[in-house]
Amino acid sequence: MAVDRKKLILEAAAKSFSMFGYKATTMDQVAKIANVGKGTIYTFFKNKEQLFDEIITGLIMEMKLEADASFDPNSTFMDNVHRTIMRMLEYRKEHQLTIKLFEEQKEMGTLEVKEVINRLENAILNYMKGHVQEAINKGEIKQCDPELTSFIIFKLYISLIFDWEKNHTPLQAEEIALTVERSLLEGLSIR
Amino acid sequence: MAVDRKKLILEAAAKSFSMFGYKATTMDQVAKIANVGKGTIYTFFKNKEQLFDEIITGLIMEMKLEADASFDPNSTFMDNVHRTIMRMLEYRKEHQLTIKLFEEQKEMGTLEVKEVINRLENAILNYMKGHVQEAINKGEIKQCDPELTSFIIFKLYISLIFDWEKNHTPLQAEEIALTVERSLLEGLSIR
DNA sequence: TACTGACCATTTTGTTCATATAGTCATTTT
DNA sequence: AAAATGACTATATGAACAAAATGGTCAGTA
Repeated sequence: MAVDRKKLILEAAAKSFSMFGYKATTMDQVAKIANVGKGTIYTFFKNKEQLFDEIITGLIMEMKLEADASFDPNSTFMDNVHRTIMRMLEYRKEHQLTIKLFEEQKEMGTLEVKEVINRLENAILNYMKGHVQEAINKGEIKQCDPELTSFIIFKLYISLIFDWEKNHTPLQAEEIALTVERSLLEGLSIR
Repeated sequence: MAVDRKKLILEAAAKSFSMFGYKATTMDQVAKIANVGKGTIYTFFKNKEQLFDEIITGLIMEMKLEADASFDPNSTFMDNVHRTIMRMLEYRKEHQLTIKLFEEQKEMGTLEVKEVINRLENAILNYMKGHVQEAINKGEIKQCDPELTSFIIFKLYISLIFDWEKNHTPLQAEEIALTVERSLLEGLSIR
């Protein structure tokens, strides 16, 4: 084959979604950037949403690789959680696509974007679940429901990073680590 | 005095806000229900928002009384937190005004309603802060920042009650209590 | 056979205009 | 004189309609 048209389309769409978001990206636009007839897009993708989904699938895979890369087998469970979540946050800030998507969710509430962000969140939770289970097996943390525990850890981080600063001065990465360590890992009770 | 016009207006407004929400309540409406000329409202309240604010102030005071009433000096700190948060949830479900308000926030995103809900949340956090400080003083929980700790406890409850059920079967009150106890109070580390 | 872009049915956006509403203030009531 | 009122005004809202844009199709082309 001369050119991989599917790849061209995926790249064009990723570019356009990154620049304009989901709603403001038109299929004509994508076709033009990809140097492809509009109809061609529909030979590879059922519709706009599926095209979007495939791009997000790629994004999730890439983030998984990043997460795996930031894992340090010599660190404690909580250190790994902290480092990886902070890495994911960095990733989000470095990539135009994620920036644009969270913007669009916030100010337009586009349904498809909401769904995609939900998918991303579930991917993270699922990934964490595996590591929580591992930590339990290794005896690093006590017996607990891995799904519920991942959920709690994740929500705690989100709250500390994004919600706390709505009414207070933002917490530094180290303050966050310390707070999670003291409240969630050690617990509030007196030992 | 023959009639307390300010009280009449407050009652009328509370009724209308409860029935129709903030946006859909008109000042003409309030004047009519209160049997008062519209201009009279503006002799007691600077504008619609301030009228709304005064009603919310009353709501917060009432909730505070409910919270105080549910406090049991013989119970543990966490038991009191749990019982009181659950009581506040009940209160929210029993009062048309709070129901309507959260509805309006969700489906219309009215700015004034957002602000008011934020005020309510801050009142709760502030109230909790006092009790956290007390628990520290009594040696019930370990030394920690009362503001940050209240925030964490509150957010954890909100997550477990409202967010968990977006993708899972809702947790029962007792499961929530147990989860908070095990994760936040005791901590995830092995003792 | 793979690809294309003119075409169509729907949605979205822009515009106009009548209605509704928050807030004012001259007048009336007490 | 003080308190209360409701007609009045400037602005905001939204209904109704028209125009433009857009997702998706399919007959035709290379």
